[in-house]
Amino acid sequence: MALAHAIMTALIDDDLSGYELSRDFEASMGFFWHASHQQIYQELHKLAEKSFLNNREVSQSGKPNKIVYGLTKAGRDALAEWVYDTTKNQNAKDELVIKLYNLSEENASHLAAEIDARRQDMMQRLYTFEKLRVKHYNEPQLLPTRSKGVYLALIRGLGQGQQFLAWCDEALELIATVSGKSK
Amino acid sequence: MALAHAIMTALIDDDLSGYELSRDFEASMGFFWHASHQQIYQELHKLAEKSFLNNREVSQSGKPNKIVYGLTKAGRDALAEWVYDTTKNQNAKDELVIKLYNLSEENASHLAAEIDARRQDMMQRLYTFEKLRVKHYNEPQLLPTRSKGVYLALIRGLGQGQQFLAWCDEALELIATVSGKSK
DNA sequence: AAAATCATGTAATTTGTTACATGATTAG
DNA sequence: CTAATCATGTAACAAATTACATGATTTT
Repeated sequence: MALAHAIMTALIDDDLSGYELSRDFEASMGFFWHASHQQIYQELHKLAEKSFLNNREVSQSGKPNKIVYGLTKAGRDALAEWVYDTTKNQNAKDELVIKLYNLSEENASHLAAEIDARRQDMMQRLYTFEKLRVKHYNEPQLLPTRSKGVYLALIRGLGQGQQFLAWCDEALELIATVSGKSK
Repeated sequence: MALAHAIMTALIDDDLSGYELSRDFEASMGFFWHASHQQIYQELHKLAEKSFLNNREVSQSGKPNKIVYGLTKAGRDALAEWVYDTTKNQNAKDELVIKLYNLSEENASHLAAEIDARRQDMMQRLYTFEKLRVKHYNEPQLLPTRSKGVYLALIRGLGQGQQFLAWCDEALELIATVSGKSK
């Protein structure tokens, strides 16, 4: 049931269409939640049926019309209640690390390449997040309450990301010591 | 398909029963993968059917018999190949952070309590992992190749965990500045 | 003309969770 | 005698992924 609440959370400040959601979702909450557009569209329908969301069609010039969703009072209430539910998932699933348990002379260079690729993705993402932090969240104590929460999410992502970069460097260094038989 | 490979990875060195797997899994690879016993039993059956695993019943005195699974040659080969597949999921799903986006005067103390609880779980886990690192992985350069990979997984977990603890401290501090109306 | 982006969806399949079920043994 | 641990499973349901589908517009 958590995707529903993640979506509603994304709609607290702005009304968004499914397309916009699936685009922005990844950019803003991507560190903590991922969902495909198919999932998002289906969840939006369900939430609208429960009348946690309302929707209206917006015509756009030059682009197809979009269906924009917004939180209803009932949706806001449900979201506020949900915060008190017991939290379950700190759902860790990282294939790459499992692959590392299988490190060998043969696959070392492949794994190094995979780590390097992910390292670069992370650099990209961190750059965006860091800009955001500097611009809007430089004095966390002075922020309004809810923004403090958003700030904490932001630095959670940044911290995780920086830690990941440091780990990548160490990993690449150690893997380099594995006598790589070129395959 | 990744659970299958996580299970096979856990069986590289030791033959284990489903029960042992679901117990040890959490302890060793829990940072990177979680699976319930129901899932594990089902996956074991599937893997045995594909003959990636073999199994034998072991009688135990005083305890019910257990069915112990081991990797076959075919299983080892499939695992080795899988390492070259493109990696997808760095499946991040963290409800607690999503909840933080909903921080308010009212729920601040609840969220602080949740963070504190998770902080303590992590301390516990880190303690175990740190002992392991000191005992067996103090000189990573000298390890045999595969152990280097295991070491990298280990320090990935440790690094993540330590970063999490630091974040918890910062989060608790900031949330404390939210004027908590007692609810 | 082809490729990319905008925009929304359905269907089939695979994964994962929750609930239920059984039965023995050991520790308090 | 009660709870906990050992040990293995089935069934129903929810969530997520993959594949397929459509059609307009904008950029190369």
